[in-house]
Amino acid sequence: MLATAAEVFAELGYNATTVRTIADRAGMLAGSLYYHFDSKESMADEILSAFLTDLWTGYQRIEEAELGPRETFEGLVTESFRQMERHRPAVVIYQKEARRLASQERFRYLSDSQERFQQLWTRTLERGVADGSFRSRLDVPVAYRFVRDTVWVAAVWFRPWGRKSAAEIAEQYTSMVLDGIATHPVAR
Amino acid sequence: MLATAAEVFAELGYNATTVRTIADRAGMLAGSLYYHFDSKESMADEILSAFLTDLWTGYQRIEEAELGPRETFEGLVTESFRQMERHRPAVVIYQKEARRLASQERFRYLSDSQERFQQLWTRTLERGVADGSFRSRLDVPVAYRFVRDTVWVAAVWFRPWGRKSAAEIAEQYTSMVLDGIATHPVAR
Amino acid sequence: MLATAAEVFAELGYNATTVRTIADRAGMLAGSLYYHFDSKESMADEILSAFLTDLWTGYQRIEEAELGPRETFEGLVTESFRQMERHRPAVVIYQKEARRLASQERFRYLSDSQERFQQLWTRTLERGVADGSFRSRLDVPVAYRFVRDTVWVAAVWFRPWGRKSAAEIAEQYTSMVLDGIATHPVAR
Amino acid sequence: MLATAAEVFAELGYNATTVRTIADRAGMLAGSLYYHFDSKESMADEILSAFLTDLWTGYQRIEEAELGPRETFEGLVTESFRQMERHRPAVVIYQKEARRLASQERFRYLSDSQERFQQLWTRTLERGVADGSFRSRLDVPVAYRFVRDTVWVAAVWFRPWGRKSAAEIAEQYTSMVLDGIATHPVAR
DNA sequence: TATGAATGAGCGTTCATTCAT
DNA sequence: AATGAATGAACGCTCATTCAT
Repeated sequence: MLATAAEVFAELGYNATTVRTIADRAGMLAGSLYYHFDSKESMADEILSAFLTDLWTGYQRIEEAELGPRETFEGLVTESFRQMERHRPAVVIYQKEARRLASQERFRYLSDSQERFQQLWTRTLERGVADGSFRSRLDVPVAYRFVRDTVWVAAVWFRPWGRKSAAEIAEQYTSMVLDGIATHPVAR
Repeated sequence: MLATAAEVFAELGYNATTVRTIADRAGMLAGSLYYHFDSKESMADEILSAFLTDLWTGYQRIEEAELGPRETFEGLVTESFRQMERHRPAVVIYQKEARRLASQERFRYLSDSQERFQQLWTRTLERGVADGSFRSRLDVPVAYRFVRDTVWVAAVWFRPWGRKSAAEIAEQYTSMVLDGIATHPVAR
Repeated sequence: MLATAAEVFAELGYNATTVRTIADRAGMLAGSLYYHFDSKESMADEILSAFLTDLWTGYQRIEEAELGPRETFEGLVTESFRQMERHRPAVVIYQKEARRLASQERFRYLSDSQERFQQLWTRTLERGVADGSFRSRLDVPVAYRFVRDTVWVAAVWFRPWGRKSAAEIAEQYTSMVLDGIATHPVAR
Repeated sequence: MLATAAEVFAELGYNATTVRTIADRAGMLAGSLYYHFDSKESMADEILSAFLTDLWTGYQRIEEAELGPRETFEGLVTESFRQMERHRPAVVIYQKEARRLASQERFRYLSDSQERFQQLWTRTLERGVADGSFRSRLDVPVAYRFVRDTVWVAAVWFRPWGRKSAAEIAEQYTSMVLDGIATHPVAR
């Protein structure tokens, strides 16, 4: 039922989704949802926190592996797509609604996650610049945003049941971001 | 006043924005807005169509210049960031709401634009693959989505009044997407 | 301009008529009407009181002529249709809105007129019953309503500029009401 | 609850009636009405279509009886007053609002009914003229309007719970319209 | 005289939520 | 567990009215 709610939120947007719509799809009446959930907000809460918990569990494994910057980079992107496969609707909701929701105390963990995310990526990029894996003239704050958006925005069109698996997409993304789409790029 | 509405839409989302909020910010009462606009929807309409008109005017100049694929690519990205500078809130609205709005007849031009956009980019990428500017093994549909999202999603955090100009950001983006962020990339 | 207002009120109904519509038809903006009138209500007021003044002037001439009941009857019906010719929109408004408006102090004269009207007709009918002009078993209160409605409701479809003049219609109505539409009626 | 709405519509007019007034009278809040009805308009719809359905069921019985013109006339008037007894508020609404509502597709059946009504009465009057039951010089279109309005407008003052039953009023109306209110009428 | 811009009350409607059953 | 009926706050919008120009 939470899965149903997540799909509807992802499809229509949180605000545009009525509890009636969720209830319809779950085969019950709007009032009946309240036996299972405190509120519409708490549905979003459960959906998002389940996703972020899984995501950080995955990320932690990578951090603990203490790989080089490029391998960490690849690991993080791959893990992100893997989670997108499991939690696609949650990712879409996160993408669209996190900013708005984060202003509420109850969704504080969204901002916290955002911050951890930024630190993790920034550290990885900086390590890469330091050890020569990444370009020396890389503007890390801009590159961070670039990578972050680039990965997550894919959730909007990515369909795990489509022709390409998460791993394939991840591989393509990694290659594009790391090596670019042009030929003969000059090392800088 | 349209600018005010655009900012609020971008900040809170179209659905979450009430006409009272817009009116507050514009220093008037909700009813007064209706002297200037037919409806909330028509505000979004004017905002989005003004943006898309300007955008396509810019793109057309680039198309007509008949540049090589790489230069066209750079031109399109640069033009996109330039328009983002003028129409930042409109871009955010487009980003978040286009899918939902496009289902209405009045916003048909959103889908039309989307399609033109896809053709323009796809053609450019294919030309680049054909003439060797871009990697031969490039998955064009995936790369198209990658570039499209990557550029526009920047509107969410991009602030023209920030430290970096649109041209600077565009240059960094182009370089990241074309040449990658890693060093010594292998040509494929 | 009052004529314009009257036409619109008659056509659309008082409530459904906006001052904007009246202003449009008068070739000005809504606000400009207020240079000429205190309020929408006062327009209705002027329209209705002008009509009733004329009507009672006409009726008074008939009363003063001291005719027999049948001739009085004919005179009142004819005068009513004559006024309908001059004040058609006002009659329609009266017909549709009098009941609602009459509850307001400012429209007290509507109820007053209604009452005078009832007395005038009732007296005429009773005189006719007394002197044998009208049927002895006539239920005067019911007949009063019958005649009253019968005459005024015609304003809704009556068009002075149509094929039939007010005098012709009045003649037909009088004959129908007095003598009936059937043949060989039995005197009672 | 539909009955409550009908009474308020009849009393105040459709436009002047607010859903809050209806809700007040029904002992609930405005929003609660929408659990039972789609819209204010659909309330009017249900009220009017229920009335017209009953009315035409009654009329059909009379048509199928294949009576003479005078008996058909009496039957139709009597049936009309009978329906007025059951659907008085609906009749008032019909009387006042049909013209305005009929312009909407959803109320198309109002115009349809109007037309059937006209045909039915016109046919009856013409049959009466043809077989000598009604006056040979009768202006059928005018007489039709006369009868139509005369009957239905009674709904405004008619109270079934008053001193007179629908059947009594119908009998008086029939006699007035067929035979007139004057004595010694000349057959024409 | 007329305009343009605004006001503010109120309208029909929606929707998350409650609660007795 | 679920329903059916209701609540009440808020929403987009309308409109009679005001008023400086």
